[in-house]
Amino acid sequence: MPYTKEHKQRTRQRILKSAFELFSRKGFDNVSIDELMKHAGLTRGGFYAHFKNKAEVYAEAIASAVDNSRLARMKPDDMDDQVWIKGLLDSYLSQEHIHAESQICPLAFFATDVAIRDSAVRKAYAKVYANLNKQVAGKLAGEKNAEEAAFAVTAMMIGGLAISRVLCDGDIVDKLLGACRKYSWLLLNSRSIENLSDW
Amino acid sequence: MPYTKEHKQRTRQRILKSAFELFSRKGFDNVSIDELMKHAGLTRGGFYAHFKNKAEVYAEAIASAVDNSRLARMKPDDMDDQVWIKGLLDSYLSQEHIHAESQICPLAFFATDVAIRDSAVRKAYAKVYANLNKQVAGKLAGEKNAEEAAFAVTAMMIGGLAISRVLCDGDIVDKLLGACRKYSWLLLNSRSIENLSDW
DNA sequence: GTCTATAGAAAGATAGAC
DNA sequence: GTCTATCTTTCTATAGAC
Repeated sequence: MPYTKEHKQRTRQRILKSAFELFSRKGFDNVSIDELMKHAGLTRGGFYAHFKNKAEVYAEAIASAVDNSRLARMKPDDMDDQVWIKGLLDSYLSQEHIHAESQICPLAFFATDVAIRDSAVRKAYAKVYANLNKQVAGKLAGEKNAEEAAFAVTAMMIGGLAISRVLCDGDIVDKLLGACRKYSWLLLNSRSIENLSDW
Repeated sequence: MPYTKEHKQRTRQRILKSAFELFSRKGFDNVSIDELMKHAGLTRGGFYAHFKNKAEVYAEAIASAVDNSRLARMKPDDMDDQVWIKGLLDSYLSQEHIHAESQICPLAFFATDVAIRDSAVRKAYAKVYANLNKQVAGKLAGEKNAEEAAFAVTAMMIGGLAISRVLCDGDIVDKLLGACRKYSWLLLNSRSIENLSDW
């Protein structure tokens, strides 16, 4: 047997990494399987030994993001929650994230692209999204409405980043990212917000 | 002259409306010109009498959203600012908006799709975005940091709606939309937030 | 201005060699 | 498992009739 299971797994991971990078930059339809495989150092035909079709590799690329995320990297359990969240916001809502080639958040980069795909793809997205919310809400454990606040904060993070990618004007992007960092932080820390909740 | 200028303008508007609806549902690459024109009650070839190419109709469809938006519809100048913003949030962050066929916000539905297009398309998007921010900030006139708060709120609105479109689970969508409505409203109304701004 | 017909290019997926 | 070759479909854009 000339090819071992480990070899196949490594190849598969190479394809997935390649897929994630290309899809996040160009969207589902503007990445051909030829391009995808070349980027991974392989050729077209070999693709189908690993994936049923293009939609499958797309879904798996999104799912794999959980393991390779900014979140996963900075998860020492002894780290102070406040420090962790501040670090996440600064890293997530940054110009660097917009132009990065890896460690990209698919929730922001794939959002509208995923909305028009089949349910397998959308479920992969939903799973990554649930994970992010859980992480953020977990850092608010004990707070009233931790889950609700997490929904609001992650929506602002994802929305802010997605819009920043579109805008060409760097000054506006800086303002937008700064505003999102500031107000997400405030939302997460303002106990007084609960007192204002009168609707 | 068998075709008047008015006739051409009406046809053009029909194509634009058709384009906006289809692009918002299916994305740039999954709408063919054939489909677009059929949806407008015309045939393929006539398209090029109105638009240079597909990218142009896409940019113009986004730009045209300013005139047909939820924003534009509810803009009586004598309306109370609080009432106006509350109405905007309720209408924008709703299940109805997700499944609507018109009056859709391209900022949420086109976000990642626009990010990978050329600068003409992105400028059209940026213009609609600037308009929304201006409207929201305008309702906060006199407040300190009105512009900054508007950036944060619109990011949450756009992000919340974009994510909601992806998720299949209606209960989670309800929670997400509800959280975004609640916390955007709080951000817009909490003067005390400025006192907490210690970073 | 709008139609039909078609040229030309691109990409998803399969077949079969090694 | 990976390669090259190819079938097939789809789509943008143009040409030319009315």
